[in-house]
Amino acid sequence: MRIKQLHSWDITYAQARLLQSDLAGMVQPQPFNLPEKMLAAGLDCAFSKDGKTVIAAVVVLQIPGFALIESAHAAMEVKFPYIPGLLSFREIPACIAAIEKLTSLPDVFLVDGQGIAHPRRLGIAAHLGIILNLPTIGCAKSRLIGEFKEPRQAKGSSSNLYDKDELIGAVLRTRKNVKPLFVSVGNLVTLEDSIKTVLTATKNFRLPEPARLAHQTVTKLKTNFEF
DNA sequence: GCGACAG
DNA sequence: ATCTTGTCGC
Repeated sequence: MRIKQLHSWDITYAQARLLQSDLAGMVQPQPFNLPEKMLAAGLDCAFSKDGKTVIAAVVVLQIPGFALIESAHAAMEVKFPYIPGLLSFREIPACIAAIEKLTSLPDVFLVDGQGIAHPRRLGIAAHLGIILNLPTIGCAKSRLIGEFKEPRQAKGSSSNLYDKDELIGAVLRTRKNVKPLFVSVGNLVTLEDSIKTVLTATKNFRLPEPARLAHQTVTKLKTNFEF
């Protein structure tokens, strides 16, 4: 699939923050009626140990069933440092390069990072969702901002994530007695549908299967960029 | 000024 | 994210 270039990636930190506030206004928390049969994509990135190369991988699975439909990856030079709140400017370019190699069109993307549970409401999942104009969900392994009460230990239980009085996401237990996932709307989905989708795409591990396989893929590919 | 801080 | 071995618990 081909992707439109919405803006430049060669910008200052101040410009990046302004751009985030601007793009955040384009996010649409709209109902996403999970199809009986859907293609769920997982996205993740890894870095060569010298910190100069980013490797992104996309894995598309059919849900239910978890059948592998296809996967693609791309590597490129790192051009932006890691700064809390500006993660998307570091990882999205490589993600787009990988997604452009796909021949199928996923119904939804599960992204490793926050959706709108972000200071300016534009975490990597939301940013990517605006660029793709497709449903995206933020699946972060830890908190960036917000307060919450620990969800119960049972699989499937969740609690709300708030920034002041604003509901920005959910803390979801995807596996019994295991650290919860921070789920938030990326684009074109509601928080409720995001939670349902994540649980539906989760098998026996903390991360939903598409994201877990994407992580597994980049971890292996990373090896080729060492020595 | 101090502490927090996705990957 | 990355650097790293074994180890405790379900």
